[in-house]
Amino acid sequence: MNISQAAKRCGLSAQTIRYYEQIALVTPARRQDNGYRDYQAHDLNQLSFVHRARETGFSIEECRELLDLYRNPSRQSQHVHALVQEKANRVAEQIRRLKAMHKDLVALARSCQDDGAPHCAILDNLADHDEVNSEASS
Amino acid sequence: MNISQAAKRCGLSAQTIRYYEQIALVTPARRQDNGYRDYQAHDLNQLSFVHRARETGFSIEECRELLDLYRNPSRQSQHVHALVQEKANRVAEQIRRLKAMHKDLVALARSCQDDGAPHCAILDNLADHDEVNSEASS
DNA sequence: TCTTGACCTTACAGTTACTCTAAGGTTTAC
DNA sequence: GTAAACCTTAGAGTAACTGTAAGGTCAAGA
Repeated sequence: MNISQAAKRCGLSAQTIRYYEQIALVTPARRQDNGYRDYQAHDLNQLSFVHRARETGFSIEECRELLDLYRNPSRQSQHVHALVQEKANRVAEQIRRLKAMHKDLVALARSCQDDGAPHCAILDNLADHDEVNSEASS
Repeated sequence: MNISQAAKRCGLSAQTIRYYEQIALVTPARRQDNGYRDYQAHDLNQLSFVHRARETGFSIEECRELLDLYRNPSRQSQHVHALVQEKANRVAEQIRRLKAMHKDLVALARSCQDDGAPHCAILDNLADHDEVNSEASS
């Protein structure tokens, strides 16, 4: 199977697959006679694994660890558990931050009435939020 | 005021301030006789504005636009409104995705009992999710 | 006065995870 | 035969910084 077919199957782009091979994240695909990469079922499994892990928020280096554990028959489940737990905490924190950001943005959008007026409260809001211009000199 | 003082005041690092000057996001600070940058109140306002906008999730290029509008006396509020609205939508979408990811991660963490067993359901889960290995050939 | 440490300067390399481009070879369809 | 649609590699570009090297400046203390 050529790279573009493999890309479709695993949800990554062909460039990204080549990139993953280049940085030795995945094992290189064997080649056809013409030099084209040739993908087998187990290559697709590996690529799908990475795709899913990336989607789930793991960094490339974390994927590397997960793949090592995945390939290693004696999987150290407690290591994996810790990795996932920590990632879950980080995602929860990111959600909290984004929610605050979203609240700000909605408030901003509401404050600017889009009535063609020359003045926009959004910009004042961004400028004023942590007012700092009490004094300044060298 | 020296750069490190300014950095403390506006919430950015000194390197980041220099970087923003370098990419012409903010107007360059005037210099003292010794060549050191010298920050005034209005510089701090500008930097705080950018800091807040970045924190709110605007990209550098969006900050550039916002700063233009901020500096321009005839602010085009409808443009700003659209910018903020679109950003709010994108943040909402990102929150949705992160929530799904968090759900996955919690489920994963639960599925792996951290009991020192050689087998971990997390890895199976990551591998199986979009099963693709029906057939494969060149 | 000398020195030490904490500042400041520039320029440039490194980071993450790709994405794009150039320049060329191969395959497929008409 | 030829044009489109594939494939290859190498290398540059992206965002938004961060870190490092090599050096100049300043304030305080012995």
